[in-house]
Amino acid sequence: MGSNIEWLPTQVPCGSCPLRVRQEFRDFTEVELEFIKGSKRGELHVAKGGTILEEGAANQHLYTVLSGWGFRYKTLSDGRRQIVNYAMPGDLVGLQGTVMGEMQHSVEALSPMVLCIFERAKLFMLFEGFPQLSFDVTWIASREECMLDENLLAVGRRTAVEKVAYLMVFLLSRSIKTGLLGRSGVDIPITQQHVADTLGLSVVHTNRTIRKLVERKLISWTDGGCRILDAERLALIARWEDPIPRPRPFL
Amino acid sequence: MGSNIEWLPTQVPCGSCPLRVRQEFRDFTEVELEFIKGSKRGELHVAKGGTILEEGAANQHLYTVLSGWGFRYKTLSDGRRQIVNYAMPGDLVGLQGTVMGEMQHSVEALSPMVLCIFERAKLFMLFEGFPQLSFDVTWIASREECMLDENLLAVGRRTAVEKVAYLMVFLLSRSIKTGLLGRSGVDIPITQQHVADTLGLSVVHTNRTIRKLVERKLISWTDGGCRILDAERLALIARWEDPIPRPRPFL
DNA sequence: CGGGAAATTGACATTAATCAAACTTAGTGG
DNA sequence: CCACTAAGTTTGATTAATGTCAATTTCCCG
Repeated sequence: MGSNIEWLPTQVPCGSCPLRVRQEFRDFTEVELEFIKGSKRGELHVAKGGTILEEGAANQHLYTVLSGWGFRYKTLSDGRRQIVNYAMPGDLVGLQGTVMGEMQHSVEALSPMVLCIFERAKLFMLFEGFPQLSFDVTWIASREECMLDENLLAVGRRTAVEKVAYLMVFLLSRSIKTGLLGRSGVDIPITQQHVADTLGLSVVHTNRTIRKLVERKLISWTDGGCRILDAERLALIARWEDPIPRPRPFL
Repeated sequence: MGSNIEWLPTQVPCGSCPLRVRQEFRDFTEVELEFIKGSKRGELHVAKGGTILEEGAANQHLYTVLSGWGFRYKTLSDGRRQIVNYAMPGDLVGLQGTVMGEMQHSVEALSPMVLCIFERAKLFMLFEGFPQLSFDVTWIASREECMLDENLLAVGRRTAVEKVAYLMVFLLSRSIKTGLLGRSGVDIPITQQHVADTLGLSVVHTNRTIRKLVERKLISWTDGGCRILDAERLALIARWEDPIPRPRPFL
């Protein structure tokens, strides 16, 4: 088997970035685009299961997810693992390293991923020359914080069934917002172990809980991935407070 | 009883801010200082138990903690509460509101607090004119994210004893970094209910767990507050990975 | 066809939640 | 100054939720 992660020269130029075409992202000005272009150092292609960042390591780069799913996690010294969040197209990966010196968490690919590589050193230049972009970075960090608050509430205060229901709605919501929803839904590329490690449960109990939701036809669990069948009822079970975003219309 | 929260005109001018004298904060330039001064709208004095921000509300302001302790929390519709983090002197409060429109969490005072009030509308001006300050804001958001990751790991994957030990070391560490440590330690102004709501435990079980640590002389729990007696052993129990910061020397 | 990762199941152990009550302390008003 | 109250802590008894262990099964992939 070859390397499961490799650094390639830019193949998707920023000028025609598939993400920026989407409604959910704001338009860049010419200068901003130039700057971003100039900071891009290439692309990282990572196979499913590949490690993008590792806890404890220092890393010179900052990444943006172009495609694929990943997850961010921490571990205790005896191996217990906690997934703290997921990374989807458009997400920024590695910002914390800028602040903390070395990474406090690892990032792994759930499916084949492509990430844009940026020089971390350019970040301060971005703050000096591009107020709007700087604000965007803060915006992104703040949004991440908000998701972590939600996850903390789920892990700390919801029951097992509520937790699983919550995670499903959470991932569906994010998929919709990111424009990943096909006409037949999304395939969420996670295993039950991931669910367990996200929610602070054991795999066995996670399995039994998932089974219940499958029996009630709220989700389906097919070979290495799952699908949401009834988001509304799941949201009710999870006591999800926000409206589930509507999928944007396709042309 | 009078109002437990009131807005007063500036009494602590930014020029002689007691926080900026401390080693742990970087120096501002003259212009930066002027800008900050110009953005300050007054001070918020909050009694113990007072609510500074409320989930679901929109708020025009951004705050900086000048003194006192507070906590940030979310609730489920049936009242279950999860404390997501604590706020201590120097912390920024309310940044999320800028991004999300309305607050996704509440903030309450654990002890009498004083906060500086800033106009949120000025934030974008800050990004336009003060790259270093903008970077600082991002730095702060990123640090918060890092703490949330840690808390999530604790709530999701540690046992009850480990959890309590973790929280104690976490709060001690932050106290030390914030320069709150007197020569006899810190009095942490929380109740066992707060501990429970931070760690995702019931009060009863929290009490039993705390009792064990008290018996082992690792902490002491006195009327409405607690003290850390043996940080090293607590850190070991919690599998705390980082060195506990040394208290800075006093003159 | 064989190997391995993921999912599933049953039996059992353990942790933590719940319920209910008593106790302690600080603060309040008479 | 003292009874009274409320908030916080503590305890015991019981129940429910979740974890652990150990197989077994399923299914993908080479």
